Amino acid sequence: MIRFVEMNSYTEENYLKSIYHLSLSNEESVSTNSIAAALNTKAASVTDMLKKLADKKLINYTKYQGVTLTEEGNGIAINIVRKHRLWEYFLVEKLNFKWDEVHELAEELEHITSAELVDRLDKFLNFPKYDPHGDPIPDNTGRIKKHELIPISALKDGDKGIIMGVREHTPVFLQYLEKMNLTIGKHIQLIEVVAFDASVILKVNKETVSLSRDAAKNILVTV
Amino acid sequence: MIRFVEMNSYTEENYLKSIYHLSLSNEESVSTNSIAAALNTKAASVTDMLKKLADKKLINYTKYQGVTLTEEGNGIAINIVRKHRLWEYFLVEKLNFKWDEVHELAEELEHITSAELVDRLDKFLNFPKYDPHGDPIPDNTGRIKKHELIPISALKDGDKGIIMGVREHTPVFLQYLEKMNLTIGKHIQLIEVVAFDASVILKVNKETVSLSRDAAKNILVTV
DNA sequence: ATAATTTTTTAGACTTATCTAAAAAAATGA
DNA sequence: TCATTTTTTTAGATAAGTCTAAAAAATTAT
Ligand SMILES: [Mn+2]
Ligand SMILES: [Mn+2]
Ligand SMILES: [Mn+2]
Ligand SMILES: [Mn+2]
Repeated sequence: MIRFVEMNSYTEENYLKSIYHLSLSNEESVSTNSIAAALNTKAASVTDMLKKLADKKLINYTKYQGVTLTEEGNGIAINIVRKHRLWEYFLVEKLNFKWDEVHELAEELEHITSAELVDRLDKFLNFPKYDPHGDPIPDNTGRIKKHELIPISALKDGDKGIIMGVREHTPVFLQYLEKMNLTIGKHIQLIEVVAFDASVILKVNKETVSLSRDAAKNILVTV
Repeated sequence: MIRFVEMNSYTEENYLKSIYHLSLSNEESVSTNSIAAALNTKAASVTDMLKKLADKKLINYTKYQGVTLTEEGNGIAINIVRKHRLWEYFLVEKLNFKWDEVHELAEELEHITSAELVDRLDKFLNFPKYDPHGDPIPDNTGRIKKHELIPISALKDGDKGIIMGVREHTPVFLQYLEKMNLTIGKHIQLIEVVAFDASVILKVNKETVSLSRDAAKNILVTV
């Protein structure tokens, strides 16, 4: 007797992944409009897909109420995130891509289905814990090793920290950080929060750099 | 002024690849039915797609006449073959998959679009010339290094050869070869073609093995 | 040369994922 | 509370890719 593995389309996977990411920042249920914005599509399209995902019991959905992932939907989403981050790690560590070049590629690679492939890739890469942007890579049981990170904007004068992640993944931001030497692993010390515009002045490698509050909010450190 | 890159769907790519492979064995133009058989679809579906590919000038198509690839269609097909074989090589050499396990995975990976990724993968793998089944890997200009191979079934008593490829890529056949020690690089000598059923007896590693004519036709050697 | 068979194309339908425009529900606010 | 605004859903279309059944063309056999 053959057991059918529930297959989800590329598109369904992207919806689940978006709902997953949106839940992390929202805590509440995720709205139709926020999904539409994340996936660059229209609210009407989202509603259609939500009905389908609800039929498949991957999300909890009641009209006008927004959605949450079911246990199963969550598992699928985490698996896609795992693949995304492992491929990003591979691209940077083995193929020498830069950290600002890998996200789009991983958006495609994350949909390759074989679980065996992912696990072998994981082993080949030596079971990395974090991706090139500092985001945790779920293990093959879906467990995620979160670390407690705070944005530079929350530091006080004199506080030291090590850069461990970023909140914003656009190439333009990552390239900017690269140029400012503010990459993963760098030790920084906050010198001063400027009263005028809440921009910050900090030390990296003995150099003094200035960052807008907006940039500071998107760089995560351990203290 | 932005230059648009002609994008082809996953499905279109598979049609082009099939037409490419079928042209190699056919020499003549490729028939609707043969494409349908290769892609496990129906002739009516093939006709629909042929019209579309012809509109895009990727194939030469006149009703009832079969098709050939245009220069451009051929280039796209070869690029997919390049990706397929490079990924197969990666899976075997880096992730330790067996040669009978990689084809299906490569069927997915070959559709990842980035040319930059393929070239970096090629470099990472040290520009391999042949895939795990002995098939030549096109370089990034589309050039293919073909070697002159003949099937074991064409050898005469006493002829020696080195296994360089296979014509049949099904897991069951590859697993059988593995068990018989008839893998790429092995030196063999044909002892006798049995008159009764044209099966062959040959030596590999000092051992004597017997192969059906059908198997012998699907193993390729250099003499 | 005509009939029978095979191959290929057309016609019409279905599925998935998308869209715009309009209707309905929920939230906001005076 | 009742009107206005915002959010979400429904209705109806469209495009890609597939299918079955039927028609047309090409091939083969008598
Ligand atoms: Mn990413
Ligand atoms: Mn990342
Ligand atoms: Mn293959
Ligand atoms: Mn191969």
